[in-house]
Amino acid sequence: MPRKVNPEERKAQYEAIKDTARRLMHENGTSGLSMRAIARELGMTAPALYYYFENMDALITALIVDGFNRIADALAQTQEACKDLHPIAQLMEILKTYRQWAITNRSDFQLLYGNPIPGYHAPREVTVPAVIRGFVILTTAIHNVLDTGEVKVLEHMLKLPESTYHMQMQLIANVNETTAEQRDMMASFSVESLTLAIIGWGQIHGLIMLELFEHLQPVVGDTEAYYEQQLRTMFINMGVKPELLD
Amino acid sequence: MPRKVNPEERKAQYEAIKDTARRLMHENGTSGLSMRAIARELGMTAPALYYYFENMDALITALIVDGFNRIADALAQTQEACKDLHPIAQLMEILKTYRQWAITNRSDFQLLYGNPIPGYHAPREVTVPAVIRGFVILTTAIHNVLDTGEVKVLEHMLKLPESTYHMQMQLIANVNETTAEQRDMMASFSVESLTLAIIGWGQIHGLIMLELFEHLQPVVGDTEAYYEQQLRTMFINMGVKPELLD
DNA sequence: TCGTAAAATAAACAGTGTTAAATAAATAGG
DNA sequence: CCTATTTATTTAACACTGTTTATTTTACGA
Repeated sequence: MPRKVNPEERKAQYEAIKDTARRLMHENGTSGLSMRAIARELGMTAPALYYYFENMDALITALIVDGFNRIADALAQTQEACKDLHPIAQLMEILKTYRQWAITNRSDFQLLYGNPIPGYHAPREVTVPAVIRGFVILTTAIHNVLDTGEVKVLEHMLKLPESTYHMQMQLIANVNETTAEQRDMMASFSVESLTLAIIGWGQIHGLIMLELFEHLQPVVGDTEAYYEQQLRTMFINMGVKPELLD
Repeated sequence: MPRKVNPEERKAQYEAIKDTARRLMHENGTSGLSMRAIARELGMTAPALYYYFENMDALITALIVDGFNRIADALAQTQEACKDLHPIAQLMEILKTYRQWAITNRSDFQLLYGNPIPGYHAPREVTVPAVIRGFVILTTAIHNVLDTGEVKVLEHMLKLPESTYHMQMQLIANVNETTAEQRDMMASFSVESLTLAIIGWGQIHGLIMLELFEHLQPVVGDTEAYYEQQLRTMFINMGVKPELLD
């Protein structure tokens, strides 16, 4: 007796809502994100959206998970496209892709790493697994660099704070929230790779966030050139010989 | 014929509004910032606020300018308190203070360097001079470190991108937006000091932003220890001999 | 054709920033 | 003292927002 439900149509509408949300965010800034505006754009009424998303937070969470996955996709694509390059060049390209994605998808990146929607807080259990995907790609690239044996990591880079074991435990705890595949991948990495990945991630992030919020350009001018120069500096600081960077 | 106006009372009300705004933000997150809530808290009606601030953006801008000045105050205070320490220790303390302020005044820092209020964008002509104040203190501390002659900056740190002159011009252009005193101060700094200040600012920022938005703790555990360790690493990378850090 | 379930809607509530007009309060000059 | 004027505030309203409830449309299976 029940009406035969069409899962594809439902899925399509689901995606259409997210796409419209992304477009509105991209066009009008994160402030353009509003349930009523999305509904208007789709030619329906606002309450209809609540059939697909419990509330606005649920929609945002979905956008965030998509965002992390799209970053991971972009990184994976670069990894694939550069697999014949020297591992150092590969890593460089991946890090460039990371920034490029952030610049191209400003509002999405703000959604991921800022807090542009007041009152919203992303639930970790759903975002962390999505973050890890990209993190694994980054760490793999670093792992491959170290594997060449051409790079000698300066020991002071690896000296971790007193709470080293805390950090390691936290890391493992987080990985437990992800899939078995990712857990295995993470477990295969050396402490060196993981440590460098985290350090690099932290450094890169500052520049990207500053650029996104328009604080970097007025100070350094050409942000892209500055970013790439900082990457080279970081590589050298981590033990890459300068001649390997040209 | 005009009613004798009491500038003090007006100023007091002006400050009371900002204080209430800050308190609400601190208590309920940046989402707690609402004209009507502020008015409620002050026992008045919302439109009355518009006699003091043209609109919400103007209020936020005022909070931002205050924030940058309060950061500068905190840095200046640390500088004063540590003036008898070794310049390297002074710089270290100033950088610690910077993070400490951000952690203690989370919502304010988010207001300064994030974009928590959708649709709002700070006008540079009013924020930049306020930013420069803190930047001058930081650069002075670096200048003093280099002045000891004990630190030999590794040359690869100073290698700027192709657009070096662009960057320098941008910097000068920005300084022109500030007071004559600050302009003189900035002009007295060496390129080395300025460059290291910018690089350090960018690196520090990533960690602080990540911590503020709860992305760092799950990855490194003790964020304070991690931050301080990263500062040491940065110092060493910039040419400080490890033995000078203990 | 009819019942049922899915999907959308209309109407309403409580909240928001903001504006326009009306009002209260206080002071200065006559 | 009284009145005109400026300051400060309020009332009422507008156009939004997210969300809930109840109602209606829609489309399929039996």
